[in-house]
Order: sequence, then C-alpha cells, then structure tokens
Amino acid sequence: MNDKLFIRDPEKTELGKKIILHGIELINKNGFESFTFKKLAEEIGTTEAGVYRYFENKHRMLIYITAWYWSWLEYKVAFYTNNITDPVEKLKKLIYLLASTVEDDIRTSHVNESSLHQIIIAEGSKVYLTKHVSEDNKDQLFKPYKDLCAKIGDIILECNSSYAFPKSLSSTIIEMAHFQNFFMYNLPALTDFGKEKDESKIIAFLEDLVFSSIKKR
Amino acid sequence: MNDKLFIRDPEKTELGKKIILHGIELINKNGFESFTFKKLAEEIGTTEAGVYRYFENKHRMLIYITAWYWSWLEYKVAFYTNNITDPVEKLKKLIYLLASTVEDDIRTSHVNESSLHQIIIAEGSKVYLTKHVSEDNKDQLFKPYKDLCAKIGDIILECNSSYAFPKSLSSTIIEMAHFQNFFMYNLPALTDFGKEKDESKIIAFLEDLVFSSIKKR
DNA sequence: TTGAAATGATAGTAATACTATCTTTAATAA
DNA sequence: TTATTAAAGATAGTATTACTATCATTTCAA
Repeated sequence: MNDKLFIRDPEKTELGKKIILHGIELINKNGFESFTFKKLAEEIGTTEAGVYRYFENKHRMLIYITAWYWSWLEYKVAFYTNNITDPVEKLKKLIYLLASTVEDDIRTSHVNESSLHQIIIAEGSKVYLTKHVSEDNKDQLFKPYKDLCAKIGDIILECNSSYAFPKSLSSTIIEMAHFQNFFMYNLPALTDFGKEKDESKIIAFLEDLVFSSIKKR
Repeated sequence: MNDKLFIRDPEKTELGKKIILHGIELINKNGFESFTFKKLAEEIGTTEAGVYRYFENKHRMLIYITAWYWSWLEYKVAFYTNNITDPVEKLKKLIYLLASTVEDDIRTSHVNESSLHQIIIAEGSKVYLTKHVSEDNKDQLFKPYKDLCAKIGDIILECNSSYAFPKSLSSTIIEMAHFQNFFMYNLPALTDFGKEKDESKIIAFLEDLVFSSIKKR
C-alpha cells in the first residue's frame, strides 16, 4: 500500500485494524456522506483524535480502502487466471470476478471484503470525482485501479491486437460492472435486470458488450 | 420541473435565477464538496437563509440542476433528431449530443449550459450515489435522466429489436460519455485518448461500442 | 390601500472537521 | 532492571457547515 494514503499504517496495529474493520462497516451501513471519524471512534471505543492519527481525513480513508480492494482483487485475479492461457477465457473470468457478489475472505480478519465490495459499488467513483484528483493521481493514490485497468487492456489486446480502445473498454467494463449492479437494485429502469435482480445477467451483458466489440471484423 | 426538487421555484424570481446561475458557476469552479449556501449567498449578495428558501439543501440543488440539464438535453435531442428517420443515424446524433462539448445556450440567460455540462461530468453520479436514492427515485427526482435512457433504449431496439440489453446499453452510453471525458482529462491512463484529449475519439469509441453490440448476428 | 409574497437582516444551535496538548500504557533495547 | 520511545487515551478548543427561527422591510397585485 502507498504510504501517502495513511499517516500511520493501519495494518500494523490493533487499533488500526479496528479502524479499517469498523470503518468499512459504518460506511457500508450509513453511506460515506454521513460517516464521520467521531462516530467511528465511538464505535470502536477510541477518540476522534485516535482515528486522525491514522488518516488525514475520511476521504483519504475511502481512497485507502478502495485501493486496498483493488490490490486484493488483483491478487485474486492473478490467482484465478494464472493457469488460463486463452485470453478470451481470461477476460470471461475477469468479468466474472468484477461483477459477481464477493464473499468475505476469512484470511483477512480486519477486512470484510463483502462489505467492501458494496462500498466500491456505491462510493467507488467518489474517490476520484474531486477537484484534487490530479494531485491525488500524481501521488499514485489510484495505482491499483489503474494497474488493473492496464492489465485488462492488455488482455483485450491479446484477444485482438488491432482493437483501437483497449483501455477505454477496460475502464468501461470495470465501471459498468458496478454501476449496472447499483442501478439494478436502486434505479432498475436504467437496466434490463430490474425484475430478476440477477447478477449473472450483468455478466452476460458485459460479455456481450466486450466480445462483440473486440471481435475481428 | 418536478416541484419536489425545490421549495420555491427558482425560475420564477430574480433571486432564484441568480441562485441557479451563480450556484452552477461555484459548483463548477470549486467542486460540489466545497460548495456551501453561505458562499453562494455571499456571491450573490443575499443571505444563507435566502438560499434555503429555494432549496432544502445543496444536494437537492444538485439534483435540480442535473434534472434541468437532462430536460434541456432531451429538448435538444428532440430538436436535432425529429427529422431523422433512420434509427442508426438517430443513435449517432445522440452519441454526438451526449459526448461533445456543450456551448452556452444564450436563450437561457440564468443557466450556463457549458458549465452545467462540466458539472454533469464531474458531479453527475453523486446525485444518485446516496443512501436515499430509492426515496428520491420514488419522488421522481431522476425522471428526466430515466426518460432519456428509455428513449435511447427504444432507438436501440429500433435498430435491432432482438438486442437483449437496450436499457443497460443506454445507461452505459450516457455514463461513459461523461466518465471517458473525465478520465481523458484527469486520469488519462484509463482511456485511449489521454494524449490528444480529443472528444471525437470518445464519440468514435462509443459508436464502435454501440454498433458492434447491436449489430445483427 | 391593503394584504400577501418575497426578501433582508440578524441570531442562534448542533454537528462536523479538524488541531493541540498532556498523561498513561506498552513494548523494547541497553 | 531501567531508560527510551511509540502508541493510545483523555480532554479541550476552534472554525466552518448545515441548518432553523424571527422580525422587519419592500414590492406588487387585487
């Protein structure tokens, strides 16, 4: 993890891990706007100042946990695709990993990946939709996200080296895996899955989108 | 305009129009997070309480101006596509209208559409990425956006009545017209247009995406 | 001319987003 | 064992935000 994301590394102390664990739960439960360090501190039995020793502010904390998610997903992607040689199959696996429900990874007791996934869906784009996005980007705060996007772009080029928009298609897949999920549950008129609420339909949509785009013509 | 979006209709009074005009400028200049009714009031020579007589809070005001934008765009779309019969041409025109730079419409002196378009790009998704999205949706606050999405979905079906995901493809086009623009200028690694910063490339990407998806197979 | 609607002026409150300081506890190294 | 230091706890304080309330003044329409 990029050490500009925190003041004190939360994974190195008990309090830090509590901050992450309960921070994720609170953001997921009440939304990022109503989340405050004071509420978090009360939740875990410390003080506001205690939380401020780990993160500059709540927006930095959101960037931290999203970066954590993308790093974790990249690891998961590597794990599940390393034995796949066919780039088409790789892409399908990637779409599956991006768009299907995440279960909690028990190996990380201080992070509930399932809740974290919900945060990525509902709050994920807020990390970069700010006036300070360029400075944050210079500080490499979005590196894990960009790395994943680049990786998917490369696999797209493996499928069809003459496809003109690998990176844009890649960011489209990532964003839509989340937006279509959010829309399905909250603004169903914006999707074709509102009735069934079935994530496999989102996967079918994304696969159709990607493979008809990169099909050689 | 849905009258749940405001307390007092801002288009009916001089102060109301000033609130819209300068509100758009302030949000565009400093971002929605740092925008406050106090700053706005100072800008236009009224008081905080004066602004609160028009809008319940700044989030409602953001929904109002985005709804205004989508209604205005729908009118523009109707104007520019009413004489087009070919659905493929209609879709192309729509993508163009969604993804290209907006100039100020001089007929509306209390709204700068060019600034408003920038707000849609950078802040647009924040209107629904909240915990109260479902109640807001019940109050029909997102109707203009959903209407446009439905309209594009219908045109997609006119092109290919057997295409399975017209609404999801429609919301994908709308969102990506803005996200790819934001990425191009702020996180260029997520796009294929980072160097040129040329909006016609985004249009080419979206056209390729849409027409390869809906091509009959 | 009289009343209602809109605005102006001012005040006040609870919560938010911090910063500062001082003390205590826990770990660890000499 | 003691000395050092890092982390955490406890407490206080400030500026700003996000409102609500009240009363006086202006405007403009019946």
